[in-house]
Amino acid sequence: MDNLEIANILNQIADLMDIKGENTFKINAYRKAARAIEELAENINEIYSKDKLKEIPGVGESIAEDIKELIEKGKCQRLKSLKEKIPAKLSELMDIKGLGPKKVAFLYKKFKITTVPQLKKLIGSHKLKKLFGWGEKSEQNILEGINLYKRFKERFPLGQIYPYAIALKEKLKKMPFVEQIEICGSFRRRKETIGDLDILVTSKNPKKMIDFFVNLPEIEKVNAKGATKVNVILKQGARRQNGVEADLRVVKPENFGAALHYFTGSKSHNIQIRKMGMERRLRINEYGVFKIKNHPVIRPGAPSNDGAKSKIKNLLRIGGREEKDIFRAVGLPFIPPEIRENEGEIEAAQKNNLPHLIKEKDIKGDLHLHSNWSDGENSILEIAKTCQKRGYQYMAITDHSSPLGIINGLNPSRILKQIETIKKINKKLRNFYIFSGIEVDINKDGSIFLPNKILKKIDLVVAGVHSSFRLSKEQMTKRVIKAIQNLNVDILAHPTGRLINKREPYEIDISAIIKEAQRTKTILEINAFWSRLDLNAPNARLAKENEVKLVISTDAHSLNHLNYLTFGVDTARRGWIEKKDVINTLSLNELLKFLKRKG
DNA sequence: GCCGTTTTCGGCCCGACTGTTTTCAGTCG
Repeated sequence: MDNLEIANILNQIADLMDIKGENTFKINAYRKAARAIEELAENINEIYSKDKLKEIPGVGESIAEDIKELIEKGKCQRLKSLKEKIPAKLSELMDIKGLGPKKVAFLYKKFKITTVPQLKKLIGSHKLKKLFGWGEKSEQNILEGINLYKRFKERFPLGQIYPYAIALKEKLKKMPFVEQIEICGSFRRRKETIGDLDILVTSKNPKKMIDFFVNLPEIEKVNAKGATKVNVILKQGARRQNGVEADLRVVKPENFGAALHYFTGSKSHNIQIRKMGMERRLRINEYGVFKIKNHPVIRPGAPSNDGAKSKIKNLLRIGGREEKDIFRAVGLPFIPPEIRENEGEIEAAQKNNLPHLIKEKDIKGDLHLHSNWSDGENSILEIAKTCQKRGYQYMAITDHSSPLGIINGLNPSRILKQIETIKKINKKLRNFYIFSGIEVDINKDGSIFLPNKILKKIDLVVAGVHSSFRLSKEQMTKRVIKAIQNLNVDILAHPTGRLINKREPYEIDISAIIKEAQRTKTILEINAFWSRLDLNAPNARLAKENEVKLVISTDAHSLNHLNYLTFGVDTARRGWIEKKDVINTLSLNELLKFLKRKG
């Protein structure tokens, strides 16, 4: 069982306990552990074999025991006994918007509802609305929830939603009544997938602002509308972004910083910051930082002082206009949004040891590009001119060399021809250099598709897996290790082969690959194409910790794809990557020197 | 169930909105 499977089971346990009506904090403990495991870079089976399960934050005695059972037997007693009391299918009903644990439990107890079709039928009979606490609206809302259920199952890849979100932001910026605006949430943290858009604005007239917003042509449906908050579904965009959900929140200018921090998250980062505030007798919420005055100290461990917290009225506001006010209040420097995941950034900030995250402008060239010699759309010269316009000093043309016919790969004689062509173009260009490169397939047995005598003539060899994805983990790991042991291989492309929302990463022991990359001085790629983002952020961080150099490359097949660099940089930043970790931040001369190091 | 720089018990983030109610529970983020 892998990390995701274990996390899913823990989440299911939490859902079923929720429906059963167990203690909320116990349920949250399971959800917290599930989340921690989902975000682990290391494979949980390895952690288990080292007997270090309890070192995962949020995993204690009981949950470690559950995980152990799951790994050893593929099942666990706790889930089994829950399933005996509550049908497992009920946890799926909770994915329907508007249905939480209490309603699902009620529907099951009263009507034995366990599936979506049964629920639809029940609503059709109008038995629900006659019951105490349910009405016409409840029926309608559940029905709408069912219709949206499938549509919202998947999160949207960042790159798919990005242009759409930016356009909406620019449009809102020009709206009357809008002062400051920012899209917060996972979008601002630049997660690889986005569930919805959290739009934060300041306005002197929130009511008019909201009325204006809900009438925009981009809005398909208004789900909820209040004085300061509105939830809508956006219309399909030109690029298939069907019905993204958006929350718009209006705050006063003096609250902007606090709200920005609050709505950017992540949730567990925020909880941590609030806890630190509480230790300093501060209350931190989306309206600002408040000092608690004239109030008896609540000692942890002292007899509980029921209701004491809710009676706090003497709050003195000490900040919140700017985001840094929040950090300053708890004695921290500003933490960039991309690393606000409660994955050590708060501890690093406390020690004044935050990474100086790489920036897009640090990138001096693109080292994974396809021209019309293979499956790209543009000529080498066109690409070079565009790269030069972007301010780059160099690029590498890395067309395919592959047994796969569809990508029009280069054979040795075309490679030699291309090298000559690049030499000629280089003579024409000023202050710019084109590396002759290749993206060559790693064969099933780990050998390289091209002979070494050809590879030696190429400036930059990028090797990648493009076929036989379904090997066992041992075979795949061995295959890739053998490939990077080849002294002519400079870069390992998209090391896990995943396609976001489409294809899982192939089975591979990524920490073994990272260790071997360190030993053989092979560079690992962060492929910036938004459907790949591979290495992902946790793996990039693991590579950095093992002193492996990285390259951020677009894998562009057209000029427009060069813009995807930004998503690669985002991913690197989420992985705590600094300029010095990335080879295409080097100047041309530095890079030329650097590339001689292997072999 | 987890956690602990007041550490083995007591606390665990918290506010907005909806639908139904007439003071609040449920859901969401």
